[in-house]
Amino acid sequence: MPELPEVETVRSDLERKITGHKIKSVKVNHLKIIKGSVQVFKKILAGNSFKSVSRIGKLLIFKLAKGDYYLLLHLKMTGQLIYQKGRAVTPGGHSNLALDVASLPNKHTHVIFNFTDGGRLFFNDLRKFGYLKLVDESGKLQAESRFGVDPLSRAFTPAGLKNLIGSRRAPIKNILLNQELIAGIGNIYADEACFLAGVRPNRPTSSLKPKEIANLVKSIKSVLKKAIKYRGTTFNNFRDSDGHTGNFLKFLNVYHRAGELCRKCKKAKIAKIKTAGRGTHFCPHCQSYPSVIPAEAEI
DNA sequence: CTTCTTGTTACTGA
DNA sequence: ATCAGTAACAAGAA
Repeated sequence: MPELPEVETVRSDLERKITGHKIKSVKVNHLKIIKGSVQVFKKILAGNSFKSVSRIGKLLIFKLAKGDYYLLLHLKMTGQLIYQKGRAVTPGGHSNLALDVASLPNKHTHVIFNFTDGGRLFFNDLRKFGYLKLVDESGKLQAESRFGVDPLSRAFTPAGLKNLIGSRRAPIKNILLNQELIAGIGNIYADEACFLAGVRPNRPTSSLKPKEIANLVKSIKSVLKKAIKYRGTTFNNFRDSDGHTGNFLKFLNVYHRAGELCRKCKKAKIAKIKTAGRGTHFCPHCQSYPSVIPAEAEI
């Protein structure tokens, strides 16, 4: 499930690997993955190159060198962007190389960028929720305008989060997952940040104390930074641009640990409920919930 | 077999 | 108008 750290890992890799490489052709195996005209898509990209790779929230933005064009690319839940160097011998010995780059394309490969130097960029997506869309500058600005504050930016402060919460009464997790408010947090890091802050994800925002809001901001920044450092979290599907898994899994405190012992208090078992329509994990001992609010039923 | 998984959007209803 | 909850999307894993 690519969230901000996973998308950022792919972005920084690709910026280094493919910018300036001339695209020879683009092969589209699954038409629905391309939003808009596939014919125009191929025509604009052939002979062009990527000038830069940026990101807003979980959305990748490739700026094209020629013309007023940007390629918007969303990995959604199972999208992968894998780069294969031209005529390079695949070096062995990587313990976390869970995807055989040499075997690409595979049955989940929907788009292939062929570079003139023989390199190839594969867009794979098991569930076909991801998309690629060519837009002009105004389309890019429009897309960007839908996203809220970058949680790693200096603009994301306790006062800023309090302002975003406003008069909302939904669980705090809903706010953290709302891309129009904060851009890039998904289910994994929402749960992990709430754990680090000692706040239950299903706490109504109105019940949060200033200290807890400040802790959340600090926790969000720290967990995202650390996850970027370890190149993201892989459960099943996420791979970086080399086909490697992320290395953050071992640092997860609550996500995907339902029924297991809390690593902090070593007393309580991690509970799992449904909040914001998503599986939600927390330690009943370490994450506070005011007694005046009736608890939600556990799954 | 059924249930659950998630990022995003469309829809529904308060 | 605003806000929150849920179904839908696809293709699995458990």
